[in-house]
Amino acid sequence: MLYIARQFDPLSNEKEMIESSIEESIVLSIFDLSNQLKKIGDDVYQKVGLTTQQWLILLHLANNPNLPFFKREEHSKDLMASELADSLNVSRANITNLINVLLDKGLIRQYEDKDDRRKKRLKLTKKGITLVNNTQPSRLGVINYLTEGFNDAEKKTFLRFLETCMNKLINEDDKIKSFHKLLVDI
Amino acid sequence: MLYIARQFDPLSNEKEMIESSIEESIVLSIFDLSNQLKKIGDDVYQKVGLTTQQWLILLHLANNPNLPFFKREEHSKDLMASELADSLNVSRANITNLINVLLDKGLIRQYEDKDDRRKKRLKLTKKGITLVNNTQPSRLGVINYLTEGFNDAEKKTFLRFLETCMNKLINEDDKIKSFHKLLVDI
DNA sequence: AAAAATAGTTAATATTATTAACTATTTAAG
DNA sequence: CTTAAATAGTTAATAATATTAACTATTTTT
Repeated sequence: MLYIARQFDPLSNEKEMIESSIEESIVLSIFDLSNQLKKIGDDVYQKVGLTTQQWLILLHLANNPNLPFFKREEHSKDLMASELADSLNVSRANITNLINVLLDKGLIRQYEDKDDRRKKRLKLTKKGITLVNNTQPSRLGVINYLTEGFNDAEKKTFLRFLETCMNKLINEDDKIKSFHKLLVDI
Repeated sequence: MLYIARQFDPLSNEKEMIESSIEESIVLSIFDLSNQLKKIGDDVYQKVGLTTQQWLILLHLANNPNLPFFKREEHSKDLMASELADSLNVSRANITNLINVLLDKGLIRQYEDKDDRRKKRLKLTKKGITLVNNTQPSRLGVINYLTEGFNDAEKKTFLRFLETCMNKLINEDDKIKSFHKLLVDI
């Protein structure tokens, strides 16, 4: 059980407990939209025998400049597993599994870093490059269809919004966690 | 293997294969942000012994008006499992499991619909209502922090963008699927 | 009255992910 | 310069999250 300084009376009218809020609507919509997009992605990528996560790895190795990861930091060398784990926000062990699938399918290859023998760097094979290129029109078709009807200024506002939120989440982690402390166990 | 009318030469320069595009940046950022938010949510909700999915069910049963589901359609009666499955975009079997956990914890209760005996409707218990109310300040704290620094017009543009995308995904499913047909097996 | 659709459940299983323990290597500290 | 700490990757065991298929019960449609 929990206790916090209370904003609402829990015994009040059970129906309209929660207020309309544009901010909460935004956050819940982002969740919902991402979910839907993932489902659509899964449908497409399973036609080529991949999951959305595996697909995202290919996009990283294709140096897709639209990935938030590449906007956050420059990468001159080929990526390694731990960087993918960072970007996808999952464990390294999980990345190992995903990579093994892609290696088996001959879509990527792995080579040892000469300067640091702990590291293994990843690269698309020709087959992997072809796959990325061949699926690109379908991907961009959906994306452009979704975003059409908005002008450039609106799209920029939108992207700035997303990136500002991300920065807050990543750089001001402490601040976010301080909100959680509003939850105190009894 | 796949074949499509080719946009890029797969043998060309391996580095800058993919162009910068604000539209693709938006979609990839939405993914990323949703991911981060989910991780944060998982951290908070696991303190109260719930997963993000279970939490979302509670938000539905609290009739949170900010949920996209309630913006899409009015609901006068209490929700049933299949409606939750619709909203969360998962199978009914999955919802059964999630609901059983919440029933065990005494956060929700289930009653049979008098008019249609196939249906079981769901309701928060007092304990469930208290939990929702007690966690609300923490949730809203994070949400308001994330969205501060943008004015109301920008927030509205942003929300309209998200909702327009969702509508396209839901109502114009055929159109989306037609893009996938750009992928043709050899 | 029969057939189809809807709601929910169960069982078996797939997937996706995690943690913990381990090796190998590099970097930092005393 | 040698020990301790940090980093990269892997493996094994397991948790969580989800799915499909088959089933019952009920309602709706034809």
